[in-house]
This record gives sequence, structure tokens and C-alpha cells, in this order.
Amino acid sequence: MHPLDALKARGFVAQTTPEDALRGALSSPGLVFYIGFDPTGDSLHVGHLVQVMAMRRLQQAGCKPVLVQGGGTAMVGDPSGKSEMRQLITPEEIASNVASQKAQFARFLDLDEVTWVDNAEWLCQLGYVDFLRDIGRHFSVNQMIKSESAKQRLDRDQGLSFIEFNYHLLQSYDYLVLHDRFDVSLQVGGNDQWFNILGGVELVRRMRQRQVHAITTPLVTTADGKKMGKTEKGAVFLDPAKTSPFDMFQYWLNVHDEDVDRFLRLYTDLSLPRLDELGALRGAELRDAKRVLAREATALAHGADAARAADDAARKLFSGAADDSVPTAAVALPTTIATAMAESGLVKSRGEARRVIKQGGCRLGADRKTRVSDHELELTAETVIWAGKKRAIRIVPA
RNA sequence: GGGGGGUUGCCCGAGUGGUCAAAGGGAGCGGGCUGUAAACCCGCCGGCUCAGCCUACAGUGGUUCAAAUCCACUACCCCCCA
Repeated sequence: MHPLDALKARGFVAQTTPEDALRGALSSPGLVFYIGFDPTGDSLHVGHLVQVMAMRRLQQAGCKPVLVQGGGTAMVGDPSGKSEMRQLITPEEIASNVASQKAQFARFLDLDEVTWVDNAEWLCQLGYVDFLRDIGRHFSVNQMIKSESAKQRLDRDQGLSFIEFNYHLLQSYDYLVLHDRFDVSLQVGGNDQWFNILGGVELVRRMRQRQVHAITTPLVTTADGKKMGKTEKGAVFLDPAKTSPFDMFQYWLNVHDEDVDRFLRLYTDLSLPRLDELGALRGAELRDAKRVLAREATALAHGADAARAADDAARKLFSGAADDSVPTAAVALPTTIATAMAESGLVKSRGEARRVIKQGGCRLGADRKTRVSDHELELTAETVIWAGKKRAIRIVPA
């Protein structure tokens, strides 16, 4: 199957540059493509995964990835989709973020085949006047002002500083540099980057008379309209120290019915026939599809063993057979139930613990047999505490 | 540089001297129903040593018996003019 069709079948394609040319470029092996990541955080999260998986797919299809860490662009801040000016981060933070994110990419990509560059390398030493003369002349302010990201900010009276306004030029320039240095002729990015990516395509065309290509991936939201990978507790990170494999497993297991098929396609390696099979499931059967999703997606991020362990732990926890595989927190005993709940992180505060208890949501024991009605109930030994139907933690003496 | 408007709880947003931990909505949480789903119904929803106390309405300082509400200064944001 043609790589482009494979991507489409899995739902990775939102927009592309003219398809015939793109298709042709993708047909010849060894096409070099790039994706940029702005290292604004010290861990990737599930929200980044569409891009990461798109790279994975393309690499498996024989394309050669160039991974651009946006050390330079991160210092400017992309206004796309942002309602306010992004906070500027320091070069030290960027460097440390780049380092920790790199390790996470290794799970998804064959790093031996990946070219790593940091655009700080060429962006940070640009001469302002030269840049204006050589690059800036190719850009129309009229157009930029009409771009979706600028327009939104302008319309809503939110202001758009000059530094952010320039992001477009910098990203376009990246494409030019990468084309010159590595023969990159495809850029992949989120659909909110469409305008920025086209800027690069256009710049290469004007300055090198070469046609290069672009694919954007859809901006994935959940069926109830939230950003992918966000929970009330924050993002679902790939760093196991920030989001445990168990919690990630639960995140995938608890996706909405309507998201299952889409997510399976995007976030797992399953074959298309297998995807169709799972996609045909309806009603309660979807639980099986969700389990596959959770298992597969967690395995990609943390390895098959960790995924299996998370699965086992989840099964045990919800079947009343919780053992030490289940999320555990050490708390100094004896103490009151409310304190244990708060200190273990099961709930955010003792106030919340009291509320849950008052409302009848707190139960004790792996089997959930004992309903707690007194927040001062004393805990003396190891036990499993439930807050509501889905959250539980095993308390052990500190 | 000049003139005007704004900054409220996780978010949006009312409130213009006491009855304000602060209307309303959203998010979130708990219960019911269910499939560890959605929708729906009911309840909760700053913290704590919880019939009480503490912290909060950008920051600081003031006026007052009493301020989110009045005054002054500071910071940030937006608009118009130059």
C-alpha cells in the first residue's frame, strides 16, 4: 500500500500539498522528512503522540526522519492556537528538555536512522538585517495578518507581539535550511501549523525553485471536545515518573466509545484488517477494543512488560483481588482515613476526602465491602481505599 | 508620549461599602443507571484542628466600626490618538 494511503487509512492526514506531487515523492524510497518539536516541557505527553506516531509510520514506510528540536523557535513562542502570549523559557530549560525528550522518542523511532538537529543552531546566530533582506522580503505581512492564528488574536483584542509574529518566518526558514542541508522535501506537522508549513514550502519554491511537500495531522480531540491526553489531573505524560504506566493504561481504557476506533488507528501498530475487526465492535463489546488499545498504546510507550503489568493490576483491582501490583502509597499508620486519602494522593485534600466520605463514595478493602461513613475512622493496617468507583490506592505502613 | 477601559475562585463571568467563600455557567468530584463508556437524574464543589476558624476578589499602602467594592501608588493587559 502506498505510504500516503496507509497514513490516510489510519486517520493521520488532515491536509496535504497537491496530492499528485506528494504521492510521487513518497513513492521513491528514502524520502527525507521532518517534524519539529518545541521542547517547552521536560516530557512528551499523549498529546504529542499523533506526530510521533506519524513519524513512526513514515519511518516504517522507508522514509528518513529528521527530527528538529525547536530550541530556537521555542525561544520565540508560537502564537498558533494560543490565547495568550507564551511565556519565554530559558536556554538552560530548553537544553534540559531536549535531552529528556530525546530518550522518549527512542521508544517510537529507530534512532539510528534519525537525524537530530536543533534549530537554535542556525536561528540563534541569524543576523537581523541579513535575515530581513534575504528571507523577510519573501513574506507578505498582508497574508500573515490574515492567517488564522494572527487573525484570532487580533479579532479578540488579545494582542500579538512582534516576536510571536515572527514565528512564521522562522519556521519557514527552518524548512529552507533543512532542505539545503539534508534534502528534506516533506514536512509533517499538526494542522494548526498548516500556515507555517506552507510558508516554508513557498520559501523553498521561491528561493530554490524546488517543489517540497507537506502533510498535516488532525488536531486530535476527544469525543467530548477535550484536548487529547488531558485529564483533570493534567496531561498524560510519557515519563513514567510523571504518569505511571498504570495510569496511562487507565487513560486509554477509559476513552469514550466514539474515540476507540480512531485512537486504535492512530496510536497502535495493529494491522488494518485487525483495526477493521475491532472497529466493528459495538456496545459493551467495545470494552474489549478499549483493552486492546490500552494494552497496545501503553506497550509502545513503556514496553510490553509494563503494559502487561498495568493490565494485570487493573484487572485485579477491579475484580476485588488487589495485590501489590496495584498503585500503592506508603502512609504513616495509624492515622485517620481522611488523612490517608489525602496523603496518598487519592484525593487532593482532606476536604475532598471528607466530601467523598460524606457522599458515600469511600469504601475499604480490595472487595469494596466496607462503606466508610466516618472520616475519622482510624486506619491501622494495610488496606485498599476506594474513592468512587474508579479510583483506588493501596495503603501500606510507611 | 496623550486619553480611555480592564485585572474576581480551575475556566468564563456577575458583583461597585456590610446580608460575599462571593450569583450564573462550564469543568471537576460523589451517588443512581451502566459496560471501569456516553446521555440522563440527584448531590457536592477554597483550606483546616469543620455548628468554628483561616486564606482569598492583580500587588502594596491607606480611608472606614466594616472594602472584591472607596482612595493612592506599582505591575500586567486591551482600545483610541501620536
